[in-house]
Amino acid sequence: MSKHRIRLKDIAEKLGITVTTVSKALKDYPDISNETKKEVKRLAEELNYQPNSQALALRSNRSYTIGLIIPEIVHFFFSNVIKGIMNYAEQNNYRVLITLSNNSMNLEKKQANLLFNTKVDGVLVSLANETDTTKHFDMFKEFEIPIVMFDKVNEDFKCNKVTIDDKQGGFTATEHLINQGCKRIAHIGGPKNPLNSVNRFEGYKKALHKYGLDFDPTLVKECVDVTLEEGHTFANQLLQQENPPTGIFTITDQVGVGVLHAANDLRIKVPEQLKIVGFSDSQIAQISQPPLSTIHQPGYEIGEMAAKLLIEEIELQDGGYEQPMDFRQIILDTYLIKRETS
Amino acid sequence: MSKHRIRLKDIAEKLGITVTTVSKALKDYPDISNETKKEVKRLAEELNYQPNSQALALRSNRSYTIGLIIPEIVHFFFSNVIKGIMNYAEQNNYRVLITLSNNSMNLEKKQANLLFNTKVDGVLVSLANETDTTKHFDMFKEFEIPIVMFDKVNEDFKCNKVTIDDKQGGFTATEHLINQGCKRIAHIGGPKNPLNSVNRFEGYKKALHKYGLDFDPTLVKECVDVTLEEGHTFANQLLQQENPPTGIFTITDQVGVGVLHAANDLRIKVPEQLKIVGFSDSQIAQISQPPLSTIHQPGYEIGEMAAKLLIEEIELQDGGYEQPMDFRQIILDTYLIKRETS
DNA sequence: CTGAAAGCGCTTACAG
DNA sequence: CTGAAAGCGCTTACAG
Repeated sequence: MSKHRIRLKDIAEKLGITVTTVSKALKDYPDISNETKKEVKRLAEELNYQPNSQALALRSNRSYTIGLIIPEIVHFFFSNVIKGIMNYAEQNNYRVLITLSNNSMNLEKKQANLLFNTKVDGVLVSLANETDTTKHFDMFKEFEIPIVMFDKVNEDFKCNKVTIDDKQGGFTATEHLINQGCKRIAHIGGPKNPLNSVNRFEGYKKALHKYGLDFDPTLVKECVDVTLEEGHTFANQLLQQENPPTGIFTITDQVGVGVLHAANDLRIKVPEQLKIVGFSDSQIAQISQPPLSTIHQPGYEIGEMAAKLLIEEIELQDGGYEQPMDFRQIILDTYLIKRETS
Repeated sequence: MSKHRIRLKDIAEKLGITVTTVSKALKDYPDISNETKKEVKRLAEELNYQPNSQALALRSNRSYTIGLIIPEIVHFFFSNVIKGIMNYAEQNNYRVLITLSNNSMNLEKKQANLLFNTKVDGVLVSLANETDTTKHFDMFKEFEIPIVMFDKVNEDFKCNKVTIDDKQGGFTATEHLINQGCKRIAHIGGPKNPLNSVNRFEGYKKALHKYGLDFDPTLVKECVDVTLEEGHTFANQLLQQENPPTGIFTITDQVGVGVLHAANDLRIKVPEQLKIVGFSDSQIAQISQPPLSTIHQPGYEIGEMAAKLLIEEIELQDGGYEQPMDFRQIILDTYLIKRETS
């Protein structure tokens, strides 16, 4: 037989008082004698009493649990985000229930339902690449369950959001290549659906324009899976065309390393003949040889901030706040990390 | 005002029957008329009724939630493990509550308490490197909450375990270097505490012994933090000694890539003059140039298997099984991935 | 100062 | 075939 957990009842019986009194004593109600409080607390301590969290949740309609839906976990950026979320949540006594969408909208829907039924106090979500509607999140709004979107967000959904300025990041990367003397700069970008790719591309074009360089569509490639292999393939094409680029800005570090490999194959010297800037500052950017210049994307801080906004909203609401909320979009700074490919 | 969730009571009122009947109808009790069942189910469907999971948990003492304590999340191997756990758990309708020990025993204790108080149905843990006692897990055994350890396990704690055969892995790596013609083989290992390092080192010695090569302590280095930088530094020392090694087996891929960098600096050709084998098959092993030979460590499968053992134990116990359990240790296979450094 | 009662949303043994 | 009652572990308005 397993022992059972200590309940208020156990303490009450040992002390010959009622459960009501024990409960109030532990919560320092003013109408309980100091004598009783002392005894109760002593015994609770001795027996290592811990309130039953399910009973608490049932009664108070609060679970101190937040739900997370993330597109992918084996991923440097997202695992940093998760770490930021977990640390912040933990410091504020929230637990985190984590679910995966695997970048599938269907799975994302399923996970949203699961979290809804689990009665989490709030939801943190980064949308799947596939996701093109947010209907499956409407129920959270209807039931006033706070929701915060981060990184991959939907423009039309009304809620707090935490992102980086992808356009600014793309601009910075491209401007840096220009400053390093590149005149023909290519971009290997991502698919149109997650907004991030589009914005990075916009930043690229903005920098070209600002510095009076022509935009040349033959210097732009669009990845489907955003892999190292695609970077390799597209770089091969770009570098073997008639008037090859001398700088390439890539949508991710993965793709950037693919470019590096292609340059190696073709005996093109980096950074002398070709300069490369990636995006994300993931581990592989540090480890590649030569180490890849990149745009730092503050994953940990995004996670922290998203958790912070969510928990603030939960607690505001719990305090009975009824005004319609003014939703904010927090945009965190990126910055260039110059390493040896530029 | 937020809507409230549909309860049995709401269905009962609309149908003019009692909560009891609704509950039984939904669960297909044989003593309810088909007529009633049909109506109840129809309405439940229409209103999208979902039972309150907290109430269920309170009543049944089952939360369908498993807790996870993991040393680190920004980590290729562990994030694969987590993914395996999550996918398996989800397929079996369990949720996963994830916590981080940051490789600190104190934090691990705190997380264990948290999970205990949250009343998870079972616990999955990979020990912090620091951890040298398992007293903080005894409460789970006392209360018959199943616990499964994986990867970093404690030999003395009685529970199901899932690991790889680190000794075999170390043996395979070293044997491969021998087969590739290396006569002097160095090992850059890890600290003594996580058993894994010790075992990989044992495997290394076993291979040397089997093939009649002398064990030379000057060819063995011990990392503290197991970083790329340490690999770099130790390789520098090894490669500049009088009689340098022609093969190096490293405790991780990180360290292996550090060795690669050192060889580059010293203009030592890999694999011609120096062969390197890492361990883990992490992403950086694929991406380094040349790509690193390594031992594949099946993270995803470890996670799946650990979740499987845990959930089986939970359900066995829930079925009222009272025999003392025969605990198993599942050892998953590793295998060599030969790439271009050997 | 203490305690009896009701209630959070369920399930199930028991009565009719 | 249906329902009243008790109970899971708590909290809190109310009575004494």
